Amino acid sequence: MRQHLRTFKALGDRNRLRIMKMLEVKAMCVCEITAVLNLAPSTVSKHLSLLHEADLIDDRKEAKWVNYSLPKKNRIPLISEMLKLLHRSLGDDPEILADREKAKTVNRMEVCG
Amino acid sequence: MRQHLRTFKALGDRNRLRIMKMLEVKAMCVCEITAVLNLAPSTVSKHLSLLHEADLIDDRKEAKWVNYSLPKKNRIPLISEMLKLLHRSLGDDPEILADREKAKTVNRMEVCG
DNA sequence: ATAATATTTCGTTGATTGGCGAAATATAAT
DNA sequence: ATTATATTTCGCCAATCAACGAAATATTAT
Repeated sequence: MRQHLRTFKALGDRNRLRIMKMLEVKAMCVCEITAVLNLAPSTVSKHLSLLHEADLIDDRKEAKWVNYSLPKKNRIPLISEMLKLLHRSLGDDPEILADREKAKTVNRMEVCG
Repeated sequence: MRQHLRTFKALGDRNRLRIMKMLEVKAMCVCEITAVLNLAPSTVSKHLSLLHEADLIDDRKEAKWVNYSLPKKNRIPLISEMLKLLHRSLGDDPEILADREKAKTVNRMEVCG
């Protein structure tokens, strides 16, 4: 029950859904995601931590940055099913499409600092 | 996006998940569900209306009662997938098991009024 | 060592949400 | 018609949550 609630709550927020869908394009650091969403870094960090706690994304510290990405393979059935479902979803949503275009071109060297 | 948010928000609440899982046992009216959850009728009614707005349950007025049930077949892919996923989920959760036992024996003639 | 950059944590604020009881609505029974 | 029953709507309160900026932490570059 705990797991299900965490998962559905995590996905029940517009900006967190946007994050999940833009991570399908590529792994991204906090400041890149921040640039796409146009939110405060602290806000984005909080969203990422909620998604991470729900096992919906991986984080990996690399040098100065923390790279967030979709998990390759997930042993938790609920999570892997939700990831598959998300992968099939929202591909034609205008906001998601715009986010993804932005995500493709955003570069941490330019956008951070 | 709207649809996805409605759905995940609707399922991101403990008592609404309990309702979804007890409706797998049988269709139930508001006062029966109220008896199982031990909440105020107005609270349960609100939960049911949120689930209904998300297309996760059907309602059918019958005499004095409104029967709520899981939809037989749902044309919306997201919803039918989530219903399938839920069907496979939480079958061993103690709270859900207890709810279902209670749901089996609860009777609107005894419990209402 | 010091300064700059990336991220997280903390405290605050406004908005949303879950809960309740009272009142309104609708239907059934007397 | 009146009363009783089932449900919904409304207004309220407490709790949760998303957003922000400021401060703390960690790492890189000078």
